[in-house]
Amino acid sequence: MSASLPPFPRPQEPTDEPVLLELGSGADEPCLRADAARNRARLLEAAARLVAEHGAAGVTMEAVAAAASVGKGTVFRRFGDRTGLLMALLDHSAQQLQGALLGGPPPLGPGAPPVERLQAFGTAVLRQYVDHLELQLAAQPEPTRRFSFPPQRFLTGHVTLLLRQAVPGADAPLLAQVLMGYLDPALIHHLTEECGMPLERLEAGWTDLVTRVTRTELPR
Amino acid sequence: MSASLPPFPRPQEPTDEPVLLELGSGADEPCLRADAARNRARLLEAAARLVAEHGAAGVTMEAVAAAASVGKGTVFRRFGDRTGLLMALLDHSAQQLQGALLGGPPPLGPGAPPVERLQAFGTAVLRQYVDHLELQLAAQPEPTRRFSFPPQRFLTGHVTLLLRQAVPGADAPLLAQVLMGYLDPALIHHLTEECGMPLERLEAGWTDLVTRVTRTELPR
DNA sequence: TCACGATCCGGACCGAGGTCCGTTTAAAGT
DNA sequence: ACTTTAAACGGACCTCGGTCCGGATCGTGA
Repeated sequence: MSASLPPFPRPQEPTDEPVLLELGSGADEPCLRADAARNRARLLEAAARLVAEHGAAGVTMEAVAAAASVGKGTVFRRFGDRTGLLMALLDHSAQQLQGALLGGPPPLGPGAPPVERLQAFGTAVLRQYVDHLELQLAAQPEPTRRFSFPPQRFLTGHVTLLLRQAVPGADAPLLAQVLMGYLDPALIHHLTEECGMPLERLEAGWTDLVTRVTRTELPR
Repeated sequence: MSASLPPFPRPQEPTDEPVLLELGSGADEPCLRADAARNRARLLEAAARLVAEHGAAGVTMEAVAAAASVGKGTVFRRFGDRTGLLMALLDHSAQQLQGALLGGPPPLGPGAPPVERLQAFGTAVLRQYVDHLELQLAAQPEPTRRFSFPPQRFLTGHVTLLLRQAVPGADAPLLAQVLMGYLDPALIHHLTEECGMPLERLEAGWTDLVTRVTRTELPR
């Protein structure tokens, strides 16, 4: 196995507890060598251009390498694999969302009651995914790793926390997965593009789902 | 585009309405030529053997072809792509489940109240996926097509129907997607294998989820 | 029985992701 | 400035899914 690189240091510890502090891939960059940093920037720019010109499907690792005047190996060294490269392209907006969740103004950030924060969370994520939908889809890792990727873990952890507050008796981690499942890019794509549902309907669905799930009075 | 073959005649019409009658891929097989049928059987047998010996990852299209003493092209002609082959391996149990849902004894089949049928549905699917989990995972199509594949559409349609009866006021198709999301093989794998949750917890989670979602009294 | 056409077969071929390893180079130490 | 070394580079190479098309085969109608 090649030691690859840091961007997404495979989690390893399979806990379902929130990892609130590691901001996705934002913290411990080992400070690249000058040429490496330059090439990284070049590659991201080239990739973005390719997306704009030929869509996400046109982002071939070789094409990116060529467009950045760089060897193919360099792309893999820097980003690990295709998914890593695509995720890096989305990293900025992901960081922004994480910031808003942790320290932004209510109701997204701290300060509002948990159920309201959940409502806001859903519509925020929904909207972020709907822009960049194609990229978001293409950046999806293989099914097995989907739930282990830092961004996903962060969001799920956040929801878990809010759920614990909102509905103390429930199995929060499990319910969190349910809510996150509604926000799966592939599902959003299916509902909007293939079933033709308007975004408003999805948002209403989220609202309804959250209120149903957070009802505290148990069955009967 | 190669016309490929019937096994999964790409849906084309993006409706969210249930397609209750087409039993997955079971009905309209065009009756293969003798040699084709023989090769199909050989291929399935070979694939099953490879799964047993080397796991799903060992099921290479070339390996299957070789093990069945058949050309590679033949595999693709018959099954369309890797996913198609793997799905064919799971077809039997899928058909069985569909039969039980449509005509089996309650509470899985008709006759029980919808909420009870939903409960039974979840545990049945959960169990079916947990056996064959590796295969189920490997057979997963690329994200974009996941929701369009006949078996998935059938199950989702079934749930939609039950939800319409159980909770008339709600957006049944959307809620159905939520419930089906809980039964995503990748999620099941993550929770059981990586988080170490026992199956009982997942089943309890399903029960809880269904009761929460089907509560009719609206918020306040 | 024979001929003919639709169907099927096989494996060469292609593209893309991912790996390997000999070479180059930034940058820290002397 | 010179040495040293860990890091980065580049592109040949491998694997595997998927396509193509000339040739073999089945089954049908005469």
